[in-house]
Amino acid sequence: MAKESSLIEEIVSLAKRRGFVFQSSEIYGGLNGFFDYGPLGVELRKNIKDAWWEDMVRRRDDMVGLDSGIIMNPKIWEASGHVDGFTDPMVDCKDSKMRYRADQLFAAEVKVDGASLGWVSLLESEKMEEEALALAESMKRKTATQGTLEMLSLRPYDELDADEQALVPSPATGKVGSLTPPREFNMMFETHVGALRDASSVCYLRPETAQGIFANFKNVVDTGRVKVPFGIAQIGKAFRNEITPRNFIFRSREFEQMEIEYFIPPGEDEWPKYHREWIDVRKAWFAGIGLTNDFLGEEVHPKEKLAHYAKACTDITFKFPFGEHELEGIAARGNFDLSQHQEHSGKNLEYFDESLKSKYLPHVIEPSLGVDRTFLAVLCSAYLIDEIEGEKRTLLSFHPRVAPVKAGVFPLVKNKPELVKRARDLYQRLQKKWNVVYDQGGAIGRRYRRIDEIGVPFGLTVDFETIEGDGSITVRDRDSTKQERLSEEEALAFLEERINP
RNA sequence: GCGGGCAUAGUUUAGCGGUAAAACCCCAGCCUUCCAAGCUGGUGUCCCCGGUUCGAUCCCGGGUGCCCGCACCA
Repeated sequence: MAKESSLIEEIVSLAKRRGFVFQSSEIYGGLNGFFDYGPLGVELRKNIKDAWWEDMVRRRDDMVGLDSGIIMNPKIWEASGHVDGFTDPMVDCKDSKMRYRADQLFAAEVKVDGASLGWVSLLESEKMEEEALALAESMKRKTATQGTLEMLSLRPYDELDADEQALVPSPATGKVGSLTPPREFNMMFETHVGALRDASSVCYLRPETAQGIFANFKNVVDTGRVKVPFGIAQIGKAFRNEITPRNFIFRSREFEQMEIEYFIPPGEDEWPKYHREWIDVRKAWFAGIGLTNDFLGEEVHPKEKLAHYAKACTDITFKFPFGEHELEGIAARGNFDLSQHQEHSGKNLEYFDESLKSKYLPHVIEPSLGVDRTFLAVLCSAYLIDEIEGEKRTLLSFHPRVAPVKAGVFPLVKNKPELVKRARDLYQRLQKKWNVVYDQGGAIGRRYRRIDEIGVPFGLTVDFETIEGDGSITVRDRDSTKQERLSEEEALAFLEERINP
């Protein structure tokens, strides 16, 4: 465990040292749950997003893209259930450290002939009336009170006034005074639109990009020449006021999602095959951008833990140094979202299926993942320490497709102007196609190690053979450190093939 | 939110109630014909705000951030 936690620390430290990820607002002491991406980080993120967009949208016939706003009409979040679902007040027991949802914690005053003996508390359940009665009778016995127990009136904790809440014992310990007042855990960030700040101006920063897709479903169907089954994809920032952001960029309060809503015909025999198909497509994609296969897993949500509208949900997981966690959730959501929006907006969102000659609200498969989590998984997969001739070497073995820098271009030595000139010409040629770096400082080996640490897959070196011999250059492979001589044209084709598979 | 630990250069760490140090990295130059060679030079508000003190990076309080555990994660 200690070893594992130091691994993530090494990765975090490398990420900062080489300009991948910085803590947000660092010069002001930081801001919990927010991160900034540096020069290399922004390239890696862009490459991940581009690879996803390319593979999920452009290279498929059944997908179109969308870019909806971060702030939308707040009614969208009422329809989606986020306004209610995100505001559960929570109660903590200071002694037992248990946390309860205030609306699931019930309490009643125990009275005998009008005199109060105190309160009893318990968690919501079907049998809570009987259990509460048993607790009350036990209390009556313990205090040796004579008389008639009055009817108990169980009420949720959040509906009691503050004086009453102070009398309620913790369900865990039975002691009075250890429960905190209910506290709101509002996961949606609020803001105000317009100059006046009042209740009517409240808007939310989206907690997911998906609802922008549902809200535009009719627009896309009316204008996009799409036929079910088809999908709408979107990449964009989302915001959640997480209670406890943890694990570096794994759970942050501002993050970026890549989401697909894949619309399919209704019917219980339809969704399972599409669901399975998407799990396979997505897993293959992760492996394709260089995630270590052994670190990828699947986790099926048990039925009782599913949200009420979901038919199934399978997570694609990744074994991070701090544990195995969700990378992407692939949910079968039925037609919950479209039917909610149809109801709340009053607009007919039904799709006319020409092959079936009928109208329906399509069901949906939702593959949804975080750019930042993928970024971290790419980083963790790539981070390696090996040994070259007895020397320790740190490298990031990024797949060439996502590598922030594709190639380093070097003159073998810098005090020979012809070598420098030739290398700079090559650099400028490559620069028009890819993000590449030029470096002439120090010994060649040092420059190789330097690009290894930022995950540059190829090093191209101009030497005396290049300017005096056959014109070939040395192409050095990051992972094997093997070199081969290629003509400039061969080298370009070699790179192209590996960077854009 | 709770409990515990931590906070010194870009990184990893040393150190001290009296104007802060090493290694590596980075930048410039010299040298260098393929894997972190060498030489010279350069780069530091000891997380923030208070308090104690003649004097605080060090002691005390509060805050912020990070790590671990618990809880939470529609």
